[in-house]
Amino acid sequence: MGTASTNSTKPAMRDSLIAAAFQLFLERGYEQTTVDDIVTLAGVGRRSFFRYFPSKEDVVFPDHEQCLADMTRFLAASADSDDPVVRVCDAARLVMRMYAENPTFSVQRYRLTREVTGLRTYELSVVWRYEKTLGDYLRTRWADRRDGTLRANVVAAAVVAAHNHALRHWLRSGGEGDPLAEVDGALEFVRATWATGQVADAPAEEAEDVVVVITKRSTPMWRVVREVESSLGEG
Amino acid sequence: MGTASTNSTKPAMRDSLIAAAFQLFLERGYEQTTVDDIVTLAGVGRRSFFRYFPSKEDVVFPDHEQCLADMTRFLAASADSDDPVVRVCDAARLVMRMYAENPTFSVQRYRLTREVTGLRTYELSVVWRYEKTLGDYLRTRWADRRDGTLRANVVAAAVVAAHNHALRHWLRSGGEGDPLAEVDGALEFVRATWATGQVADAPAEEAEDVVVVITKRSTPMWRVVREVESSLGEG
DNA sequence: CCCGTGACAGCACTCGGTGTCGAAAGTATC
DNA sequence: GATACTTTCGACACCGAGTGCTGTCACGGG
Repeated sequence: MGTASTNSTKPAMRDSLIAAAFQLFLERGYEQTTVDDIVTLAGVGRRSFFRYFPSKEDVVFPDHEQCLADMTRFLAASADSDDPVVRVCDAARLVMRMYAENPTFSVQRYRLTREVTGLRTYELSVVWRYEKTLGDYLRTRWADRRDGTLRANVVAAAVVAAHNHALRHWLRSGGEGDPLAEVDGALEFVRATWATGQVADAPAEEAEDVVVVITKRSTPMWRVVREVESSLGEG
Repeated sequence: MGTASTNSTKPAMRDSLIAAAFQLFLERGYEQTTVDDIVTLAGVGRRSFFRYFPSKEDVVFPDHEQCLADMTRFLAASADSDDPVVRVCDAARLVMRMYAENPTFSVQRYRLTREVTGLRTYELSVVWRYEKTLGDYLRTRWADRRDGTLRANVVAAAVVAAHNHALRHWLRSGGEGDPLAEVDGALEFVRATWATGQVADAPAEEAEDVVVVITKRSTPMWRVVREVESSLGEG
């Protein structure tokens, strides 16, 4: 048997580097902390830091690589019967779930990325990879569709924006409340405008007023929407 | 009087640095070119490079700072009667116009940013500033609206995505065709789904078939759109 | 017991970026 | 036209991130 930590001995140094790094980042700031400071506090050699993290910024986002792989696998496991928009919304929920697993850690990291320009830029590149993954999936699903790639890019961007909207709101609140519920509300906004397929959750149809729209075929769709919305009292 | 170049003497060094940098970037690649190589070719001191460009990456995007300022001024000069979505679409056109001014330069830069990770990350941060500018504008315009900030973030992301879709397509083609027309088509896709206000350019209304839609008030808007679209033969 | 393999520390080096100082060139004032 | 002030540039020194290399130690199989 030996110690039960035999399997977790390998990432032990990685975890201690993350702990040492965040301890120093929070007490002196990111740019005021050198890699030498981190490895000295962790009691390891400088070269070992770059063995586990390709750059100093990577230690701030230690789990995004895994999450990106999870999202890729999730999308690859899709069925053709799935609504693509619903699918990418569910994929975005995976990211929110990762943030929600460690609220205090996520909030601390959020404070850092808000202040340090280099970290914000790095986070942007991570977000871009998520968006690209979603866009690639939608592109293949809409390969036959006219303007399929344009639609894929726009919807992927919209999903990411909605997700980030809910995420930042939750992080700004200090990790209070249910982030999954917030992202659901934001993604519903996207799904309501872009989903093309079957309704997943049709509420009980209660009889109500009827709206009649009469328009020419040449009228642009957005104009129809505007008329209906205003007639419904949408503000 | 003196020489007529009195006013253009100041950015002379800046331009020569850009020229020297791109010459070396194109013949040996970005990462294989050091700042010392650039200043040696330009015949100036090393310190002067960082006087004109805060980082090595900035020399690749010499005009984005100006374009961002133009966009900010353009949005600040908006009238309340303008449709916000139409306004941000026009703002996005400003960026495309900047790219279209120097097609060969834009294409060369595109090739670089595709290959070099660091440049792509830098470009992401630039795009993020554009998106933030658009989002800030929409946020103030929709301050009273329910879900105004969410809508602002999503629409800003959609506009940027549509713009980049047209831009990349034009750049991949080597700068052939009319990029302004391409971005108009892509932005029309966004405007059609998000614009809320008056029509800016109503084409001559030719009598055509009439579509009649009857629906309940409780029916979600996207379902109405789907029905109308399919009845119009949208694939 | 020996040898191969892999993880680690230490060192040296490159390169991007900054602070500082001194020289030179331009400009205003007398 | 000479002097004092200001701006601009070049040169040097320095810091920190990131990489390549070497030696060493531990482990595991022959």
